[in-house]
Amino acid sequence: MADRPAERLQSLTGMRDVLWPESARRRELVDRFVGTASAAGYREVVPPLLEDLRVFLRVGEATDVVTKEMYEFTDRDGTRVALRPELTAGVVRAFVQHRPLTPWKVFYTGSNFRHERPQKGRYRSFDQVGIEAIGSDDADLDVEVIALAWRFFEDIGLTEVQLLLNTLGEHDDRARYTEAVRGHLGAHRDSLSEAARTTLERNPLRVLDSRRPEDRAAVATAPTIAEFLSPAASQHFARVKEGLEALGIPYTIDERLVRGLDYYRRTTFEFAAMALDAAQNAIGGGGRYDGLAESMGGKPTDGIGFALGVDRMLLAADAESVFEAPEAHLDAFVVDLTGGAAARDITHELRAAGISADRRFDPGSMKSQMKAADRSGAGHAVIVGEDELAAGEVTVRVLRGHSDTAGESVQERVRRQDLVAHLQQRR
RNA sequence: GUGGCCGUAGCUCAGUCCGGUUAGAGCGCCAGGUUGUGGCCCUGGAGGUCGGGGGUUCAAGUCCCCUCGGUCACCCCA
Repeated sequence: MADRPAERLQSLTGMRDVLWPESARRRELVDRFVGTASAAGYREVVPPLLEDLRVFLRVGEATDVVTKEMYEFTDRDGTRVALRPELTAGVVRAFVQHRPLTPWKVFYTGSNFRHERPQKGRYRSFDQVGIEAIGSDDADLDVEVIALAWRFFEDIGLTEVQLLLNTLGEHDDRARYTEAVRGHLGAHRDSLSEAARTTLERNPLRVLDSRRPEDRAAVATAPTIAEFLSPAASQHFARVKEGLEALGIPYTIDERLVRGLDYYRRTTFEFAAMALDAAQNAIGGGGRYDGLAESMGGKPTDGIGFALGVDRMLLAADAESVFEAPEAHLDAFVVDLTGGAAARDITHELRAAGISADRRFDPGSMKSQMKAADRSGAGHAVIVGEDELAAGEVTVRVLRGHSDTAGESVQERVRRQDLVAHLQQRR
């Protein structure tokens, strides 16, 4: 067989690698979210990536997410399973399974999978951060959940975010409203786009947020949810709005806001990044899902939560020129001109003392090592030459951006055994 | 799933319309200038299956077909 170079393998469509420094931004974003959620009493839950297919079917059999976009397959033992397309279903399943004390306030971070055609801000594997609060129908909880997302956007510096708010009413309200919409759109069937006519069959409410121009007229004259709300649902919604106003969180009522998953009841909301001109400008969304726990075999339990898209928040941050990638940083970079043993030992010693340190392998000339030191973002170069080695010393040189005297280089000899203390002091 | 646009060095791109000697630039990388001192500057260098396959031709990065990938929009959604 002739030698032929192996095919260069690459990531799957819609899946990508996140390399530094972008990875550092993501890490920072997720860490900040964990801080925000924890500080409000939410505790982490880590559901599995793979679930019994039925967990997700409960999310809504009429939704594209479930019917067309799921990575599902039959496991070796014949079980029908799926990679999670979102996190709420798994979290509610966990709630039903473990019966924790309520209200169960949890946060999560992790990847989801949807087999869609990728585009800007939409990948087949995408990360979300989110929270769920299960076991209370207090409207103030709706307010807390929304406020927490709002706080988080402020924390990472996003300012051009619009909160879109709506209510879908109680289960029965939603059902009656759905029928009314079906009736109305059915009467205007001829003017609807073909896609809308298909959608109308299985999920009339979804037609309401169609972007197609042909559908606009019929949608504009469609009945609104307001007239179908029960007194209880109206009151709940009023309290949510009142709470948001009290906290100074601006919102826009959007009666067309239906959201893609079938389980939503009462409060629904979405966060739109106004700085993004891309089609995918929703950076997060959520709502109440009273009834979901019941559908998974649990007792009827109210819940509310949101999920925020990590990629889209970062795109929005780019558009607003905020939340930039942190620069590389190290306390010290060890430059060894004596063969490498000193670098090996000093680097190890510094790290053990809690001082961040790196060095160059296959070290090359001093110049090349100094360049590497500069690139590493290190505050100091710890230089070991034959002189220093013989004297039991090292040279500590202050590098760019850490020098007190602008432009002037500063360096001094330090006894080897004083190096750790010296660097700790300079930090 | 449907449609438009695009694949040339690690990155950003020129060259493709009108086929023609060793395929270029900037940035980055490496080395030297500075035999123990980074950044700035100067000089030099390495680095390319021109996405892949097939076809037309004396000759293909350039033309044709297929295919893979990317991107944007629709759909849908974070």
